[in-house]
Amino acid sequence: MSEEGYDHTAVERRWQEAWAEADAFRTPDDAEDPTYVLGMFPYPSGKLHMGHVRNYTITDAYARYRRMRGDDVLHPMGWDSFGLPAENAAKERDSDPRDWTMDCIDTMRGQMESMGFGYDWDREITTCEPEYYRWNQWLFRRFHEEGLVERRAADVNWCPSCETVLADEQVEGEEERCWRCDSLVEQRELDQWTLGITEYADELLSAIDDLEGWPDSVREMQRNWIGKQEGSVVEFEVGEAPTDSGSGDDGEPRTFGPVEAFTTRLDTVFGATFFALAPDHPISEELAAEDDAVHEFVHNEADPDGDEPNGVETGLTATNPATGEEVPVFVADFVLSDVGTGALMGVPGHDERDHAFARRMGVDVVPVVAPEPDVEGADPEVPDVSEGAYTEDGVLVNSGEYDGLTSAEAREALTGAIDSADFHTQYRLRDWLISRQRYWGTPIPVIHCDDCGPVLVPEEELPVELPEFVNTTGNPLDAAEEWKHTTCPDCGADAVRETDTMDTFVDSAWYFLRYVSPDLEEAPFDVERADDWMPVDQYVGGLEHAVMHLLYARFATKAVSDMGMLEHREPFTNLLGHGMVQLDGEKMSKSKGNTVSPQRIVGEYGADTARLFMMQAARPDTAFDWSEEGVRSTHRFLGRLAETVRSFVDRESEPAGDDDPTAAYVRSEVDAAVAVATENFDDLGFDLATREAQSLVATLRGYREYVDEVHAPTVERGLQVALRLLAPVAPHLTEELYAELNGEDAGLLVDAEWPTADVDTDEARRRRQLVENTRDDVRNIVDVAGIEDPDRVDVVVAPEWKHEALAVALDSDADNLVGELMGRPEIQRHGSDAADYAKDLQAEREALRPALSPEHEREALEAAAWLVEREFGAPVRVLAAEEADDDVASTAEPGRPAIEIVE
RNA sequence: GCGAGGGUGGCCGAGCUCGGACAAAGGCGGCGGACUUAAGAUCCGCUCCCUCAGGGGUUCGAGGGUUCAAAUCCCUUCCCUCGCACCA
Repeated sequence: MSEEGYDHTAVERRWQEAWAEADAFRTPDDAEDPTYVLGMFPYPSGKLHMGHVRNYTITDAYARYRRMRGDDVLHPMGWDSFGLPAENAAKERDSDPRDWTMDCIDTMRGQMESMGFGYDWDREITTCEPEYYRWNQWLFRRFHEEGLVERRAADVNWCPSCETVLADEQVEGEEERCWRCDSLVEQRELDQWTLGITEYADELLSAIDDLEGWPDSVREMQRNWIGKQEGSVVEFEVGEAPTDSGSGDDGEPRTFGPVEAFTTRLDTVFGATFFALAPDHPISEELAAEDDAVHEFVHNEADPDGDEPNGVETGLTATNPATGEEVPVFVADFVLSDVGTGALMGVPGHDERDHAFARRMGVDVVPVVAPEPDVEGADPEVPDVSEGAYTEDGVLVNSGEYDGLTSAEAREALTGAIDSADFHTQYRLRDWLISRQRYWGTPIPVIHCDDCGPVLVPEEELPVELPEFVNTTGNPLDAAEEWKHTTCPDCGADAVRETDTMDTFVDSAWYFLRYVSPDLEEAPFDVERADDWMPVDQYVGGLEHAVMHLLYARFATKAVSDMGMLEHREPFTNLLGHGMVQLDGEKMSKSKGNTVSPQRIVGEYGADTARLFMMQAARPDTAFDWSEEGVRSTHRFLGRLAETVRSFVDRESEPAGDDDPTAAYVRSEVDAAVAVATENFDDLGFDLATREAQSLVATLRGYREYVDEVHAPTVERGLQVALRLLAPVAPHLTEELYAELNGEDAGLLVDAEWPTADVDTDEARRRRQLVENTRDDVRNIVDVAGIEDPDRVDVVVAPEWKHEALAVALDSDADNLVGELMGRPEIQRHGSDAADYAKDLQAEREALRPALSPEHEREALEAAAWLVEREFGAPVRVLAAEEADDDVASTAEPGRPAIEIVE
């Protein structure tokens, strides 16, 4: 192992125990407003994977950083432990979902501990425990009281493989596949429980604007999902055509009454030349029962997923409420029953899809909106819509008294003028269907009574606990006869329990509130403390939950807030979606077989290496490739860090190095590192922060190698800083080295104070820039001039008056800068040099930037002189302008010293 | 199709919010040097082209424009990724 390694296993275990002993991550209940750092709690699938490691390293590093900054920190962990995999696993091995889940939790908790994640385990929550899920049931009751729970018969998404229904959010893609198992989702009609998320649609949408700490992508996805559309509803009278008694019987033509359609383009109603119904619209179904062609279409031809808009003529007509004309009615497969009202007015002139359909079915195409004329007052030119629709807004034509109005005006006017029309806002968002026909979830606390209907289980009888698991093909709750049969809470008659369980997203919709008071027995959470501690300051998780979990959590928070239980209306102030861990550009996944096991990495290199490698590899929100080479390199760095600290601690006698300019350079680099890394930690830029810390260690090592004797206080401070800057990311080794450096009595590094540095980061950057530029210039000269072996390098700082001139120039708004400068005696007295420099300044005027002060510039250069000496093996003199030859000094400018290299 | 985010030197990736220090941070890879018996590790440089003292030229998907000045602002266009999608 030698310098390369250290006994990470022993070191890591030692400090994990020490932290536990010291209760280092405990958040006391009386904490006032701790910084709440939270990673999305995992489903306990059995083993930690790299995605987990990345996620939880980010939260842990940030939590540790905030703690060192002096904050109280709340950093809890729990288990999203209900769900189908446990049930499937139990079926496979003929055991119990609970046992399997608890085993997984134990394993994963152990792995988290071995990663050194600092959680307040006293706040651990496990959603599959009655102590947790009773509050799902309790909240279900409260939601019910608020009128947010409904039971309705509905066509639902049914996953045949999972044997359960799915929420809309859980159906993915055009083909409609199950989010979990990828099976094709079917439709079934079932009585299901829903939560009234649509009541909050408007607020869920508008409040997105204020979620400034969230990624734009997530905000946009939520906006799209909610899908607010403002428009109008309007009715069309539908019936058999008056001139043709389609049934052949005598008597009046049948009417089907008014049928409502939703449109965002009521301005085009004069061009509505047909009307279309969804195949499963009640009228379609009625017609299908008596008309073979419609029946054939509805049951066999309709292809809602196809590209072509298909339809069948019904023989009915609808009355266009604007023109009074009778237009044909179709049953068409592009009309979807769950969009709008399941019926639409077709305007082929101004909608591409309607246009395609109309051409296919031979329906008239009438343009009623024209592009707004360029010239005010000119007559609009009616667009040619024979080949394609004109879909933009414009001004109305062929629309009777509405001609000339803009589209927006016409929508307003027509909605007012048409009796049956009204403004209407519709959403794509549906109520949240939470019924699942599965065992391993929260039982929905309802009892079905023949007389009373569905009755809520009274509060005092909660929780309704799951019965013993039975391995059966259907829903095990249905098979649990003894559990299922009970009596009605209202009338006492024989009754049966609801056998559906809740969607597991219910568990995660409010779990962040439970951490506040995980053991509370009277309520789901302590209201006062939640007011103090919420919202979560920094939430971190995968963006696969951009819509589902994050939307449900926002909904639950708002609903709970409206119940008077919380004063906050949003759960997560800042959201970070961490990027993927990839291998050769591909997502790691079990199915691809390209996973890297965190356990192996921890065993081989240690948790610190794994953590530091991941954090330095990329910004936390971007994907990055796992690289074994990178891991080794990180591991070597930690070895060097250890060696650097230990060789300092083990020094035989106090080094006699002076506090010379070189030491001053090191000190300024220490300060710069503190300033820069702190900034980076603040905005989760762990890659930049750790890089800064690593380069500080390199500086310290370079210093140690260059001088015979280091200035001990300077190196000591450098090491103290380096350990602290790395502590959040590589906590074990830094803790070990901290103890070695400071002795056993110094306390723990987790509790140590974050270092401060009294430097301005801009100033530090300017200083680094000056040094770097100067070194570059020296190299350039040596190279270009072909200097083999320099004897001496003189670096000459610009004279005071040039700095003054620059300052004046920066400040001046005079037209003639040269005049202004030369008007100043202290500048003017430098004669033609002054005039030349003034001209330079004038020429560069717009691009001038402030430089370091002459003293700072000189200090910085003197401090960095050793770098040049080391590189070129020649002594370096840093001179004031007055100390150098005039012809050399004259080329010096602020920020750009003159350089003279003597061979 | 709609929406969002991107396209930077061999690769990865900063910078682009507030145009000037940008030939453009950092890392990786490659090259040279120090150390070493050697390798490894470590350390110091180089890595668009030209250059006789710090200079010049051509670059930031493509094409225009604004400006004294653009990787950075505006317009057009191409390509990539991700969401949503026969949404009325």
